[in-house]
Amino acid sequence: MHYWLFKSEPTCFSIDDLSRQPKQIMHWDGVRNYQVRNMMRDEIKKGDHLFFYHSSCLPPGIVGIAEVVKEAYPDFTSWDIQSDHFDPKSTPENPRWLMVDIKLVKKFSRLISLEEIKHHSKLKNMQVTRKGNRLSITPVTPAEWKVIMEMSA
DNA sequence: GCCAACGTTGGC
DNA sequence: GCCAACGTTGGC
Repeated sequence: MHYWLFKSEPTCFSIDDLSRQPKQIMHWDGVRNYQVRNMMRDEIKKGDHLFFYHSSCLPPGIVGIAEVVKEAYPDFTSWDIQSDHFDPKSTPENPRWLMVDIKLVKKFSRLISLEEIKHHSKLKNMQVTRKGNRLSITPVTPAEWKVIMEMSA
């Protein structure tokens, strides 16, 4: 099992939005970056766990955990002309973009802020702390997972 | 709103 | 295949 960190802007889709979905499951659509798409295609498996991270808000940070319940399949918003994520080069016959389904596991009782993560000696190297890291999904090591789980308790 | 980082595009 | 221009992300 692998661990990940998924970023979302809470004004767009927050952990509370996830908790209100039927069965608390949502498809993770809108990825339009090849590195992230390939990660979903090749590495993100059913049963993997992820930190749900709120970005572009104050304060940014980890707000809970979710689980992958469906592996990569075509992102149907890519050929929906109404969608903000419409891509004319992607079609149902030849889909260019992928998504996975995630299910809420738990919302943390408090937010673990980026500030806190940056200052923790064991989390300093987490990809999310690095300047210019703009990937919406990044891998998390088991050691990092454990530390954050302890902080959230 | 600013700006750094960096991916993508397109002319050559 | 290079690289400048441009767009997007996301912290601050």
